[in-house]
Amino acid sequence: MYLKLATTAEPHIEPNQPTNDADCNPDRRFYQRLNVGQHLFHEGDEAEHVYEVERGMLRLARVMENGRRQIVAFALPGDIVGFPEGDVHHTDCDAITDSVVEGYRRTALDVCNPNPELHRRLTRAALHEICAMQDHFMMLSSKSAAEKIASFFTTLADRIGQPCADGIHVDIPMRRVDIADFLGLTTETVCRMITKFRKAGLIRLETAQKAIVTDLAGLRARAEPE
Amino acid sequence: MYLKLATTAEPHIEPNQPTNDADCNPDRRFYQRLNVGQHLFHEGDEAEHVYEVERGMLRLARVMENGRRQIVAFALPGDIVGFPEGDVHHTDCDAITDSVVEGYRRTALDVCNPNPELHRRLTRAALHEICAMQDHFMMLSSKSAAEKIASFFTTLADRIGQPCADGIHVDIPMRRVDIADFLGLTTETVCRMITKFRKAGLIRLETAQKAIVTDLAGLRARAEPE
DNA sequence: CGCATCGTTGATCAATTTCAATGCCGGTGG
DNA sequence: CCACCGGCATTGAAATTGATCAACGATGCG
Repeated sequence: MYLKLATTAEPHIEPNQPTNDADCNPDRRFYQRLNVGQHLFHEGDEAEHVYEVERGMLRLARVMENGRRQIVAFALPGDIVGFPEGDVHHTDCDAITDSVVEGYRRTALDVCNPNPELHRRLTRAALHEICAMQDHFMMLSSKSAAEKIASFFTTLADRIGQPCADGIHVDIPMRRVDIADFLGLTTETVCRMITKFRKAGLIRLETAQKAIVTDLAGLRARAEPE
Repeated sequence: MYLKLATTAEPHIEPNQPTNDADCNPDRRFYQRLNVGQHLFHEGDEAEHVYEVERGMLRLARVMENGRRQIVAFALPGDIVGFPEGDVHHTDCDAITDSVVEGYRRTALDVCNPNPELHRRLTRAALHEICAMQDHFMMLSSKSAAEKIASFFTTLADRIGQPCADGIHVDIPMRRVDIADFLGLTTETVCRMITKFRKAGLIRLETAQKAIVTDLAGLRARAEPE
């Protein structure tokens, strides 16, 4: 399982450990592999790096003292995670599936040198993040449960859907409670909405983690009101 | 009214217009005055500048096609607004009270030169913004109406409260519907919660826009569950 | 095979929205 | 100067959504 995911084509993949400094290429970037459940960083950790997801899926979460939890984002390949506040990570981040991330020294965020191109890319990513989070505000505060689940599925289909015979195959590696904590619902409500869309013929479930979106347009129509 | 707000102490204050390029100081920053209701920028506008609020209060909003609106933030002095996505603003921004902002060329976000200090500050502000928005996720998705309103008031008291004889005087220049759209509630619920806290002796209203927080600790206790 | 965890469904309950009416206040024009 | 008007705030009653509580089913792992 572990080996299946790794490919020899990737340079600098270290088993679960960042490359030590001496081995770094000039930009000091490195690859890191994460198994399911492994943490990339915790809330409060000193932020040494920011990461780009190469493969897999990560979960960014915040927990309140009283235990209430908010999933801030699910990070997919191409996403950048680990933007610090001050010098500290302000979310937990762990792997939902076996994953590979590319790490950049956190200082690449602060200063142009030695790699202005990277600096620029990270800055853009941070701005993009702000915009994406504003979208999620709409999701959280002005959508019904059905709209939230419909949006969630269309987004997933758009980003990681695989066209197949009878629609779009979508892997749902996160658990129902993660979806709930991401959307501001309960697991029960998530289930009920999924069942509802299933009975309405918009999706089909092979297993709880494997769905086929059979009517993407219908799903999209339910993602927005009116 | 207009004149009352302006002070001769501020350099470069232009009446509702950015200074033209020829007049710019080396960093190309300038001051701009906004009257109540005036827009600083609209969603979709080319993002020429980012702004730091000097005085007053701004409202950042997003509107969906169907008319549902999300207040993304209320910006107070010291806050930076106008972070673009790509090269475009992705919120509307207008003044809730007469305000003054300082504008920086948007390129200060992208490149270190000519002012690395400013670039760094803006970058930090963007990262801070990401963190603040994650806090707001918690607010939107896992707090009750009472907790939301209590949090809102304590934040307001902390940021713009004026100690006075019987507590902390807090101006509430935004309308109830703005508060509602910020917190993901309806105006009616906002009113009811305010009334509830009023009857509980935590706050007092001089007018709908002027409150006195008489029991900040009590309010704080209701901002978090348990 | 049995246990633990996760997912699903049903019934009830509570919180918030919705709908409706009234109050309040500032501005405007007679 | 005062009465009216319009927008905003507030309150009440009914309706609805989603949460909670409880049980059961499925799945995977030791």
